[in-house]
Amino acid sequence: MSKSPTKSSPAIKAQLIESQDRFIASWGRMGSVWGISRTMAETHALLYITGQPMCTDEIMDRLRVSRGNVSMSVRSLLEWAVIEKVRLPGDRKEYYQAEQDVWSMLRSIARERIKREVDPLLDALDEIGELAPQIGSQSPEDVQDLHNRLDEIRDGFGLINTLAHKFAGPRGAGLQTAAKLLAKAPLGRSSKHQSTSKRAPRKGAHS
Amino acid sequence: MSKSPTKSSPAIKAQLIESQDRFIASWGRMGSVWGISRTMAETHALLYITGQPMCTDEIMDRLRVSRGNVSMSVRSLLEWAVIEKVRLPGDRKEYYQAEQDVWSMLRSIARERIKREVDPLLDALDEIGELAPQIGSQSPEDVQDLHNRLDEIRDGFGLINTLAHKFAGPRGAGLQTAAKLLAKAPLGRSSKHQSTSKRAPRKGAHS
DNA sequence: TACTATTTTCAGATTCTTCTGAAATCTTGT
DNA sequence: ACAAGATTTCAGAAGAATCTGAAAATAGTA
Repeated sequence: MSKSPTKSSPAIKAQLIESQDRFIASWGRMGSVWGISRTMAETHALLYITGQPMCTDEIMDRLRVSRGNVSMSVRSLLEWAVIEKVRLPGDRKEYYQAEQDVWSMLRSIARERIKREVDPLLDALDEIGELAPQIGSQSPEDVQDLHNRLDEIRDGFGLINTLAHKFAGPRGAGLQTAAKLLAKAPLGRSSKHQSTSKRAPRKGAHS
Repeated sequence: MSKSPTKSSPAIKAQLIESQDRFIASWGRMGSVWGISRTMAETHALLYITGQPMCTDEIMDRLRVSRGNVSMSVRSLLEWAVIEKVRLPGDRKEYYQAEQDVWSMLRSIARERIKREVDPLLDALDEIGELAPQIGSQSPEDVQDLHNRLDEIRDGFGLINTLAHKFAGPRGAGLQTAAKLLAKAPLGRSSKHQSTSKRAPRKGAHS
């Protein structure tokens, strides 16, 4: 009787947890960069990387944060739709579980970020365009310039926004495919991080 | 002696400045959301929307911020390559001028954001993958799961990263074109903000 | 219903970021 | 080289975001 594929030695288990913690820390750091709270990102990372449904107390213990903080974070993650509630029979607690499909997760993240980073700007630009001195046949140059610049920005972000919605929208499996195509197309060269995984073939092929 | 296209009445001028200020405020708000300082974003907005080269004191006066703040902001904007230094003959001051091509500007922004938001994560993921317990023929399930999840995330961000580099890279005029094509492709529907409008149904004509 | 486990809320404490202002440094013209 | 003008730097002040903890609200069970 030797190691079975389902039982870890304590040493391996420790390494596993160490790896998870590193992932959680990295994702948390990115969270701050993305303008979401560290705990929110860490909570998501924890649920994603373990794959386990967890309750408030488990999250508190693992991340060493307060109950209130977990409550807030979990609520936001539910809004973002990157985790969901799960009920375990015979237990009164709520459990939370992360979306396990990465592309679905990335789409949710994209959707929320667009909502916060692009939509308000587009609204503002529209409003400014309306309030600005309107262009007549002989408007002063600087008024024309203003409108041109506003329009260019709006068109730029409008295009980005349209694209992003295609990617993030409900029927938005699109870009996952489109991206793969584009990524191969010879538009330019990037230096680092080109690889689509060096690690050996995945196990269960997702459909 | 009626209005010439090059001279603004005081009333128009006031409206113009009001519009610029609104744009500056909006761009500044977005700045905070994007994780750059409000002043940095506002400085950029001011230089872009006026199109004028401006010196430190002019920026200070217009935005009501300190000299040190402007100095820092301008330095970052130069690093991001969205503004450049200009020398006016017969003046000792440095003047700063915004990149006026919107797509070039958007590429610069994208480049910097990738650098801060994606690259560090990919590096971390690589490192974690190496440090984690390696997979043998009969590794415990949870170790396999860890690697699978790490790999999926890395592949997702790797693809995004490759795409983004194509867009943002030096030869990256690419996506501007590709985006337009994709935007038309029937991958899905987006709701609002679809327009690539040229200025037109701006005022009266609702609906 | 009453009782208890669980979650939510939010005022205040803490921590992190950005900004100011003045001294130090650097630049340009004579 | 010097002086006047311009820019950078950075310690501390001001401000913003995040977190805690305990009280209030809610949901589950019997």
